Amino acid sequence: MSPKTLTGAELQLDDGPARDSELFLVDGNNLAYRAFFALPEELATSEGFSTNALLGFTNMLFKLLSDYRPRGVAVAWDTKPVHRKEASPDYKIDRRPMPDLLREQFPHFRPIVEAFGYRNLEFEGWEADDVIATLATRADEAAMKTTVVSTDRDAFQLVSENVALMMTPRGVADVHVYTPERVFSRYGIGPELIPDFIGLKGDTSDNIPGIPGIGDKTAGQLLAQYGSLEAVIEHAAELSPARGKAIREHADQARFSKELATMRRDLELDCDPESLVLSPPDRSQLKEIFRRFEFRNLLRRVDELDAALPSSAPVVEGVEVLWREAVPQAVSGEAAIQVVDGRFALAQGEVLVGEWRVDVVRALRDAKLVAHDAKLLRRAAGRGIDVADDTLLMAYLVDPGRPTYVLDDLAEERGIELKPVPAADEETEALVRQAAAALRLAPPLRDKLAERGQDGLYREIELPLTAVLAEMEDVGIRIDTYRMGEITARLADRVEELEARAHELAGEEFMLGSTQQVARILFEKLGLTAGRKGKTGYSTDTRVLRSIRGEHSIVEVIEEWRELSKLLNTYLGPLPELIGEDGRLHTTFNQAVASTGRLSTTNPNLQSIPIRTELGREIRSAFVAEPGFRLLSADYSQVELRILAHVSGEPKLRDAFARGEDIHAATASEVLGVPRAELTKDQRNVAKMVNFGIIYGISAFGLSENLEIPREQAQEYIDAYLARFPLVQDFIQRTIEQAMRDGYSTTLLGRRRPAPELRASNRQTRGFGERLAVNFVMQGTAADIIKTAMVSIQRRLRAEGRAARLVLQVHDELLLEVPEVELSAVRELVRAELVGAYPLDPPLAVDVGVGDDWNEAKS
DNA sequence: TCAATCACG
DNA sequence: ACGTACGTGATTGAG
Repeated sequence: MSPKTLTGAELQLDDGPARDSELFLVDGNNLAYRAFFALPEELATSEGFSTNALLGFTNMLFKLLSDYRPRGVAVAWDTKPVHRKEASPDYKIDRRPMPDLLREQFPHFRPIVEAFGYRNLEFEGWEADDVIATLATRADEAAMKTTVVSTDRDAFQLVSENVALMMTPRGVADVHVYTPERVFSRYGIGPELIPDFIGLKGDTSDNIPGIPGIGDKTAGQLLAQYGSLEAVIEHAAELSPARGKAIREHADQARFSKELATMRRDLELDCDPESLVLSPPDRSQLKEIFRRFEFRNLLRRVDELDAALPSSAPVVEGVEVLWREAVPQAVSGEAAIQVVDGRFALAQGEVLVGEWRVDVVRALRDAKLVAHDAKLLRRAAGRGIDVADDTLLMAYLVDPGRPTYVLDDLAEERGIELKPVPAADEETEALVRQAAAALRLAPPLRDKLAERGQDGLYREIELPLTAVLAEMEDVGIRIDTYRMGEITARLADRVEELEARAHELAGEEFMLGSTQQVARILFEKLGLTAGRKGKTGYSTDTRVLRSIRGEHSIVEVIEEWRELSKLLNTYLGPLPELIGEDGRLHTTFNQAVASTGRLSTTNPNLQSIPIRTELGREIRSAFVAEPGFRLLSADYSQVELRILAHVSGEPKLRDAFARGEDIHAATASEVLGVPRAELTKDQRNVAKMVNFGIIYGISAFGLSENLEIPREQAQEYIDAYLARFPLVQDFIQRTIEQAMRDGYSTTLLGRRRPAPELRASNRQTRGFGERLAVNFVMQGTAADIIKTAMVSIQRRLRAEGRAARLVLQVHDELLLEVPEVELSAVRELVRAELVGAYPLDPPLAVDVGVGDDWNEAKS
């Protein structure tokens, strides 16, 4: 690597991406050389044996275990000794022979690797970097978080969403970790263009010639502009005469260099990255080695390694012996895994029952795994894990109205009796019992879904969605904390002002946050007009306040205080606290909460980020894209009304959509009998509210409340609507009748929601049931559709090798973070998958926007 | 723990 | 003569 000046951006590089790496792949020869040249040759034992390379190398191996706690570390070695390279036709021929002082140390590297419990890898005829490239590619495909340790610039091409590159720019002391974004910000191109980059620029340390006069900057620029080496050569004529000439003259050279720089990723190695699990370090062996080479510091620190190991072996008596090799082979049928707080229990039949280490769980490849919350298992044990069934999702699809899906409850309800598990402690007992419960719950739930024809919904949508959501949670969304801080400071001051002003106007101090105290001040002390009342007294909500705004100046103060303190307490205050070390916010998607099939998010709830007010949009603009990326927001236009048009078959509604009309205006014109050109804003708003009402399950009272009009008038609007859209009326009636008959209502994709309220004797309850049944068809179908799209979008992004990623779902909107170079392709991909998720008539429609922040992407 | 309020779709 | 718009989650004060 050329020693280059560090830019500000690079100084901020940290090892974040390596933190959660499951696997480290180390280029042994590269690290040995690196250590040898970085440390002084004077480092030697008292007998004069040089140990500089060994020490640097060992320090790095030590660091990997103690700092990163990986599941596996493998060190790959060249099989042909590097100093015999002269015989090879390889271009990298005139590499200098290995210095004697390094050669002396060479036989000792492999034993050190073994003492750490790491794996040495040698494959006859292959160089270390090609072995690493192949394994990194396999690990990537298995969604295994991997870090490649090498200083070879070629290795940049391996970087992907799952694979990071760790470099040691100065010696071996400090490390830089590269992600695709960081490769991008350094070179202006993505990892996939690195071979083209080296073809253009050459690599002096590997003796690969490039095109004269082209350095880092130019090479990156040219590739960003034209997209590939070939394209640069093709467009050579458009460049400056001198540069164009240089490129033309050295084109073949550059092509050859690119080929040299392209790592082989498809070697037929008999080695599965999953199998590179580390053994516990052999402490006595390590101590012996450290003593022999007089590594006093390391000797003192050997005990630290204990703390770095994954949790201990299984605790259930009698099965410990199975823990590493035996279990993965033994478990070949169906097995269930329960995970709680990072602890794993496994149950199979009645034989293998116990608590297991995460690495054992990950190695279970031959089993058909059942989980109760596959997303959680995927996040805890690695997203690549193959989950065959999820009892949580199955139970949710069977009965989406339950408040919780606790395994013990589900088992008990189905009369599944579990034998007591002999275990060391109560927690383990519970864990194991739950795993056993999941195992026994799976078959009847599967049968139930099959019987109801919900197999497709489950296997094609909900189950694959767990992997998509797991990744979205891991990825998170970037927050501009500076922008957030600015807004916070501004609002905090203003809130204090308002508080003081309110107290002054009230003539006493009171808690603005207490609705009861506010009611007392407004309606008792100041005698303002009281409105509706609830269980605890008169309401002081937004609408009440708005209606008495003119009566006293304190009202507006309270209104503003409400808005600001809400934003402050719900968003500006808490969100920065929840930002992870990666500078990003990681929400949790709940897939089994909403009875309509929608997702929900918690901790934080990123589905309720403000947008409706100016101040709210400012907060939204603090949700930003990583440098080199942009945010892409794609949202369905009027999905629920389109679904209504589809399921009702109402021609007027269908036609309005087909013609691409403003649906609320079209409704207003139809219902109120006003020509389109003469519609007022108010009239359109009435229609908009009526449309909402139809989706929600209309009632005259609800509409009158919302529009603040007399109930009679609301009833007239509803009657007029249903008269003008008779097929909608039919649909509503049909849906209710069917739900009364069947006891549930159904979406287009077969999701069901029970409607027991319809059989209640209480009229109010029945009315509620009717609205639920009708609303479910639209809200639930919309949920089915966007989930379908999420799964297919994720699949295509992966298949096309894109770095673009889904970051959020907000019911009818998807938010993606997309590298600039992928923007136009991904934009079309996302649009196509959203529109094509279901063949509606009228068809689905999607709006797409792009920006540096979320607010911009939506406008 | 509940009710009220309000952020989102 | 009732008393209702559909679905979420977070915060706050009251009891």
